[in-house]
Amino acid sequence: MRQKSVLPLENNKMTDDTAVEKKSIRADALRNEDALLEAAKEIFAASGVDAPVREIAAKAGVGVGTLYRRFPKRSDLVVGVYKREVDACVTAATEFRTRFSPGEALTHWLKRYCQFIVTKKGLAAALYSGDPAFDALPAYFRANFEPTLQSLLQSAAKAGEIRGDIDAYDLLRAIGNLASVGGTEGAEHTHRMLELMIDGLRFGATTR
Amino acid sequence: MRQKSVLPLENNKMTDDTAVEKKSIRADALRNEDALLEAAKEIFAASGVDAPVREIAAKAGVGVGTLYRRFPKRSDLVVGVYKREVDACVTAATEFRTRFSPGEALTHWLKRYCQFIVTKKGLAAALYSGDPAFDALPAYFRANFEPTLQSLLQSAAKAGEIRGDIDAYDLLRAIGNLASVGGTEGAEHTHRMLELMIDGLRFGATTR
DNA sequence: TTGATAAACGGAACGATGTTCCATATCTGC
DNA sequence: GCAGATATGGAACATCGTTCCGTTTATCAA
Repeated sequence: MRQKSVLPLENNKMTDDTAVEKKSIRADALRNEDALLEAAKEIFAASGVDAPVREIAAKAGVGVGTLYRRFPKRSDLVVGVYKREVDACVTAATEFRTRFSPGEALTHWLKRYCQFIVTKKGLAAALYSGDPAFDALPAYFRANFEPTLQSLLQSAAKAGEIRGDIDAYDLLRAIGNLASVGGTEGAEHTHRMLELMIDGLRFGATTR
Repeated sequence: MRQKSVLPLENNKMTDDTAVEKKSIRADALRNEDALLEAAKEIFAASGVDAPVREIAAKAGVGVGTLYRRFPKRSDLVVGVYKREVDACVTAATEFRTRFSPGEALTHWLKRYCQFIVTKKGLAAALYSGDPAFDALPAYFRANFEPTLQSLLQSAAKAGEIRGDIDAYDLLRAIGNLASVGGTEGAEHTHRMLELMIDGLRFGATTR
């Protein structure tokens, strides 16, 4: 029987690069793959993308052989983790939309997005490593985040909760730049600046 | 007796973070330090800043113990190498100035600077690694390159060989961005674009 | 349910690399 | 030239990436 680890992505859209001819993947293999991505996510956040392979395998409760079977190169793991996180962040948007008003949903999602950015130790390092394996990541980010935010912005604007002249990509970039100031207390600083931006969105909501 | 390896920096300005109380450094130690920086420079350019320590020590003709005595952390070596290269690039400017006309000196130096940028495999990776040891590098680059280029530009403009409305920092950034397109044949592309820019500088030299 | 079969697993083992340590070699000042 | 200080080299140990194969486990048909 499936257990709790199945929550993020019922459809396995990110690992089917070798799909189309495989009939079925064993259930334990699926579970392990998920456990590995979850473990890698936490360890990448804590220690960066150069964390020891053994540590990740141990946290996932599998052997290193299993890790290598699923993710032959480290970049495979990194890409898998970050795509999975992007998907989770996008999924959160639809949840926020059902539970909150358009404006509140937008606010919640921006904070969620911000958290995604801040916790990504080593993401920038990976992106600038020169390894072509990461070339597709930025496009994946934008292709998923931009429509999500676009939609949230439109809904909130239509509801009169924010102004309507904000471009989604601009806002994504701006928050990304905001959060790029690292450091221990950088998270708080980023959070304050984000609140400021959100207030800025609200300002002029009615004044068309 | 000193040998050929002493040419770049007679004054040891980049390794005196622990100075002020040391009386004298043994001559062989100085020679080894220079050999290590020279070896590391070439190996970093060829294989990136993650190249094996043993390889660098071997190329320098010393044991790893000697390397670790002088550069306890890898970042020490990286910073040492790049500061040394900045110094060499700045030194080249004064040489060009004595051997060429102001305009030619400027052209030569821009190509020299461009070569500095292009050959820096792994520099970007180091800068974005998040290691605070590299925080001072960008400032060091600008503090040395901007006045150098500024001066070259002024001389060339005063001699009527180029226009006079070019900002040194803008030009440095522009060339840096030009050269950031990596790849094997990227060097040629960068060179062509650089020639274009230089022609752009010349254009309008007399007009106004 | 059970057994055959393929799939997946785990972790020992190996090689490459980072890092330390100290007996030995070399330099410097006298 | 000598003594003491300084620096060296590379063996030795620790850590990590990666491979390999005997063992375990899931799947499915009977």
